[in-house]
Amino acid sequence: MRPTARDLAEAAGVSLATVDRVLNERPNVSPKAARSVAEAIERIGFMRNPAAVALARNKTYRFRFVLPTSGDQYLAELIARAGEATEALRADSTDVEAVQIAMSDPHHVAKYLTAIDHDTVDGVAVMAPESPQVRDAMLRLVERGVRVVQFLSGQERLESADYVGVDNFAAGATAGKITGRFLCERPGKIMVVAETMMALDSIQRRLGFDSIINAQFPHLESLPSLETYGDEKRAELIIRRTLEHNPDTVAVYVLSSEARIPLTAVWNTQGARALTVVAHERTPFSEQALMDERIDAVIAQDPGHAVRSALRILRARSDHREPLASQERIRIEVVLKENLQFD
Amino acid sequence: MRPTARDLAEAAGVSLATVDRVLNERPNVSPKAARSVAEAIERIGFMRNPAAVALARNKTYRFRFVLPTSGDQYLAELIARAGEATEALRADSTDVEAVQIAMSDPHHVAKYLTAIDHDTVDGVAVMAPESPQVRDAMLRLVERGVRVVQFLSGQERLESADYVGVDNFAAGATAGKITGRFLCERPGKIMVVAETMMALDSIQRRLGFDSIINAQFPHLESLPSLETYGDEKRAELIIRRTLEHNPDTVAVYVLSSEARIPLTAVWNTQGARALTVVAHERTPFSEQALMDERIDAVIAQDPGHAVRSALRILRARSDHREPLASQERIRIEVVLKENLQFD
DNA sequence: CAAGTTTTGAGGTGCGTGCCTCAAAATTCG
DNA sequence: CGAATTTTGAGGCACGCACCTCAAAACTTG
Repeated sequence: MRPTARDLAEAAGVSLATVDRVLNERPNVSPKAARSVAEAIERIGFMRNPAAVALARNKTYRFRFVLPTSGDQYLAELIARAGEATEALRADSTDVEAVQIAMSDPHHVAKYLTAIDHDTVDGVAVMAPESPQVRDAMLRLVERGVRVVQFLSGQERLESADYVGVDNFAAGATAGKITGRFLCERPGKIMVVAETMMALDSIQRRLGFDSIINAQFPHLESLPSLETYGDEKRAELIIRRTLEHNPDTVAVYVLSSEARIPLTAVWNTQGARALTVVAHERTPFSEQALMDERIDAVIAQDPGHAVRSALRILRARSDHREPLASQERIRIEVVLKENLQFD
Repeated sequence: MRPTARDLAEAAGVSLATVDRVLNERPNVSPKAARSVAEAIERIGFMRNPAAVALARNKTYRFRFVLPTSGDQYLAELIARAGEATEALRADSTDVEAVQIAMSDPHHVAKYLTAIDHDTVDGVAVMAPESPQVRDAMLRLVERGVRVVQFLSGQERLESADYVGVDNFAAGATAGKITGRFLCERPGKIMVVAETMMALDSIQRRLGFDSIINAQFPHLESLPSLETYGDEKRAELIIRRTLEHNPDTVAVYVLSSEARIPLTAVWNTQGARALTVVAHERTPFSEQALMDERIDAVIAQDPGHAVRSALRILRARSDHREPLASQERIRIEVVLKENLQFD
């Protein structure tokens, strides 16, 4: 039989109460007792029964996703996955909620985060653009004992928080490689479109993309990033102008998560030109466009996996456990029409 | 507070004993009582506390991976991941073991499976080539109450078992698309190498591959499949001969999980020819070859994910729960040098 | 209606741990 | 050395459910 705490007490030559003090890091334990318990744990291979712990603690975990208000299909996907997780974890005494707040003003975001209390929420996964205020607010959250995950966002990585998301430089490099190889030594220009280049993730993707294009495809030139600011009219305008000024454009790379607005603008204005198109994230829009062969490849990070990963990490941290790094790495997926599978 | 079984009994107007009978499907429950409990469950939103269930049952789950003896690096990877899972699940009263048996003789495999007993093992994940004997043995296992997962193998899908692995037709199609597009309208032949074409997964990959090549890249011709039978000498011989007879070979597609032997043979004999190379599965060999740009792309299914998925499914089935399909779909990954990330 | 059968309820124990109290023992300090 | 402090042990209750027993109640059948 698997050893219990009682067996451990016996093996360590101490009482159950002392074992309890050691296991739960309560005060008033002599170094000697602590050592003999630690030694006995190794010797008999004791492990706490997680089910019994969960039952005895009878604690409800409360986690929160803090997401932007503005967004499109990928955001909707994230919210849907968070909803799924809420359902799936209900049985495990885990409350998951997703809130949306305006991300335009860093002070507002910081204020929201600062208002989060340790006895309201055990952990938050924050998807917000880089800003000193927000970074600061997150650090203070951690100090107050709230677990924090930097979620799919282009923030400077914090030491004291976990990150869930892909390496955006590598994601951009992957997009660059696919674009370059799919273009088949055809020279020309690549139009690069973003919602905004203020976000760190956009910058990193761009750097990764350019690093590959410059090093491996010198016959290609990537144009300066266009910023749509999520505005259809503006997108249409700047994209039309860019295509007109660069008749030798052979490819489009959309490095934001939301490709619908920029690509719709491209297709409205490109005329008969056949462009190689690479975008980010699987959404109903990008899936359909892959099917129709209007997008050649999508570089994606699975939102369902991201949501579950963030929750597993928050749960592990709340239990003072180390998350399993190997399981939580989000892969950079390359999605073509051929491996576009539905459930 | 979250409703307990006691609350449920009260809400349903029955005793705790009757609630217990309904929840655990014990006999001697009148249809009327069953209905009123079911109704009360809906009404008050009752869910069993999984921790309490696990504790009360105090059951140890025993799952087993049945893997081939013969294999190379991908097999080693699978075994390593199974070992990791064993560690990770030890705390959860779940014993995971991986055994290796010779797969060459279907009768031997069938005999092994038939010897598995419900009170020794709760579930098995079987990676074995297609054969009527094995299929039959698996069916009988299910009948005896042992949960079965068809694991990463080219077997005909069973109704009564779960499958973990990618859609091999789509995986082959993805390989075909990458090969075709990376070749850039260059005409020529594609050498297709397999360990054996006896396995259903190889056949499906081949079909998927050809479907794309034929439809989208008519200037390419895929040669008949070469079978190495895992033999280095034989591989070297048939590959050399094929390359000599087909000087216009422009690409190599290795559709088995283990690419080391065939690709080493290719590189030993190809001379100065630059070939586009696509293979399956991430292994130390294929990773290194991607880094060195000797392989252009790898089509992969994550072995760690596969192992964990199989175990989650076996666990869910053992608890008479439905696994979450969305989480268990294994993605067809496209791995390039650029998105070849290490932990 | 009586005898048999099925259904129900009351109640208890145990799973392994967390958390609490209180008293006894050991240690430290002046 | 005595007093104050720290450490330890014994014991018990709770968490929510599974599983068991036994007797009472409700039905069924001849």
